[in-house]
Amino acid sequence: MKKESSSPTMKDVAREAGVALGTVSKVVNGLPVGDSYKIRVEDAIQKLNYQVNSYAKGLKANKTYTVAVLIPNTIEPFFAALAYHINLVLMKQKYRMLLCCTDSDSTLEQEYVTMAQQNKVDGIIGLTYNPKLVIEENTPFVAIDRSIGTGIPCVASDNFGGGQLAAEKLADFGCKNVAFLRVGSSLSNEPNKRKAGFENGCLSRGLHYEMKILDDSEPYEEFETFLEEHIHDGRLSFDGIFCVTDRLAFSVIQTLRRLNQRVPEDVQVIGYDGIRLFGSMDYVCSTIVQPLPEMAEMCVELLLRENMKAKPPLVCLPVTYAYGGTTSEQFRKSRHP
Amino acid sequence: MKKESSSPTMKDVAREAGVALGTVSKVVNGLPVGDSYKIRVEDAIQKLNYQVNSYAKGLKANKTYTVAVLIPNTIEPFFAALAYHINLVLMKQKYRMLLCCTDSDSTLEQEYVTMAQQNKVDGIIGLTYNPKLVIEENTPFVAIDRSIGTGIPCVASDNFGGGQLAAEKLADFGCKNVAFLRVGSSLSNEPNKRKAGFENGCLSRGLHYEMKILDDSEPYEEFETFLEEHIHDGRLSFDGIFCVTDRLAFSVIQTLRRLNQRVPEDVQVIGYDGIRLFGSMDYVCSTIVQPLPEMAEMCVELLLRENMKAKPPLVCLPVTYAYGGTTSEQFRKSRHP
DNA sequence: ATAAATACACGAAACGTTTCCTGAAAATAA
DNA sequence: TTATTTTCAGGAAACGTTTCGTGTATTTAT
Repeated sequence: MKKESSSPTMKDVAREAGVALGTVSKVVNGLPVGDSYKIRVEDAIQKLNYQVNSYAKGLKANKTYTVAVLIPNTIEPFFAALAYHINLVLMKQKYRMLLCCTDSDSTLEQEYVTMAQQNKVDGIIGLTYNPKLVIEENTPFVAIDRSIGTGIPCVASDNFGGGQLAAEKLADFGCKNVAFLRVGSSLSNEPNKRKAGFENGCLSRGLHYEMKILDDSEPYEEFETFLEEHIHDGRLSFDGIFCVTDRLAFSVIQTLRRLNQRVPEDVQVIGYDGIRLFGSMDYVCSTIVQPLPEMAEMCVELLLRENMKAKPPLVCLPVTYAYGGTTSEQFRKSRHP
Repeated sequence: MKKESSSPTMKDVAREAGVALGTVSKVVNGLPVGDSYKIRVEDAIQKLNYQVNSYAKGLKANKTYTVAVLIPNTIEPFFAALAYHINLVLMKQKYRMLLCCTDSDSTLEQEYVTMAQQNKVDGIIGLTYNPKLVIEENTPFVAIDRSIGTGIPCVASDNFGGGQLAAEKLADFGCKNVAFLRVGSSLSNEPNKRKAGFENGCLSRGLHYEMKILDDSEPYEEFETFLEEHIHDGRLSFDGIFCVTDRLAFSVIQTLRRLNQRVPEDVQVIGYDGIRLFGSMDYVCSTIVQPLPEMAEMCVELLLRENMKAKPPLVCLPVTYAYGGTTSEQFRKSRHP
């Protein structure tokens, strides 16, 4: 009886079982040990309710089975879903998730990266827009959804293909005159690809299109003004709209209804991401679905891959279209019965 | 040059600066040290890009500045918002968040608690429905939203008061005939309080009310059946509905619209939680708002409070009503101009 | 029955910190 | 100038593991 309150250590277990320290370590780690010893140690562990101290373990092993995940927040459904799927994959591999919400603040992001390194996490998965993030080279880093260049691998959905798919769907559903709506810095690569893919799709299907791109500082209300300007005699000149995210689509749909435009009868709307409110219910809108489970799987796989050099700079995973009530699919139905 | 790849240690810094190990430690921890030494050490830290190894630190200090947060998932907005606010508070106090998604699986919950103890987190904040969770007494634990009894402090919103407030609001807005809808185990204390408060409010305001409570295993569709049974000649016999969560309210509102009932003209709906989709936009429905920032603050405060014995068993924080488009407030407006 | 080979528990050293005791140098008092 | 006190850097010990060289006990071969 030396220290009443603190937890028992291997030394205590060894004393209780009447064996050497190293023997306890072997039993705990499943290494071969004589049966009689093993039983005695296991009994002692039971009796003392021993639990390994993972700090001591981490100190020796320099490996922690912890991965830091950097996302802006958990409030926006897309980020929340991302965290959820990454957590599932990590859990399956017996890893833990240190969740870091950055609010897209680059100072905070840098702080978290430093912290993660101090905490000796085994790697970092980050969704960040900050291209001048300094990352120690001994900490593996995988970017998700947004590439941050400089030799850091990135896992994203096929943004170009997704944009193209949106255009094709709108064409399939009978649209002639469409718009692309977007918020956020034009420096972000991935949204640019959505735009490029959409343009490409519009051109190849002969759709007339317009673009409206807002800076982060401008309020969503600007879209209302934009749309209002395109209403003549109560009719909107667009019959299809592709929004860069479901979040934006959600807001635009409300705006359209406020402007007495029916969705999808007067104007069809497609978003991007594949958000389902409350997790298990319908899609917010018709949308291009990002393959989150596969993206999470790929991130973790890349992150923990032994051969550091064999990491591709960009992995694009295929997207799919999903109906969410804001498109009219009669055209498709008649074409593909 | 001994180990090329691994990070520099305090010993390396001490050698570089030509001082003792303990001196480096003091500089790193801001303890008083002679100026000339301090400068030399700081230069060496810069030069070697030294970072403390928090595993060694944790091993000595038995303190980690990490808190485990157990929630079912990050997909449902309420849990996501909770995690977000807890993270904010922890961050402010220089703590990190180890996020554990349990899917409400009691085996997983127990695993995470054990893991958290091994990881020597400084405490656990848990949203769990599992009353037979085994928690080591040297790990502080605070329950949030749901009490799990057995001497573990719990931070929740004023569920009874919230239920009552919902009844009062419905009465204020002219309802005569209301319903309470709920899913989930009737063993959960907090939802029971919402129900009790609502009943109490109905009685004191002379509202006629009915209850429909579903087990977790029964699908939401049962509510549709229930509501359909209360429609005669196209008119629903309820003019007000209180749903135990916004999530349920969201679903019920869709059902009502499907049944050709207008919300709020024919029937008003109030939810509970205060969910805002996409973080910063409107409420999903008129709702009783849980004070998440205050709840998070209180959780962390209790968790880290020195005097373990001075923890109250239950902290109820006040709720507020918020308009979210599914109530008609004319009555109130005329009464309180 | 003896010698050689094998198996395996033992226990010390090391991981990178913090802390505390020691002792030398500086400052004060006589 | 010498004696006493104060200050503060130095360095060893400890935290709880893992790992590896050592030595004893058992097995196999002769």
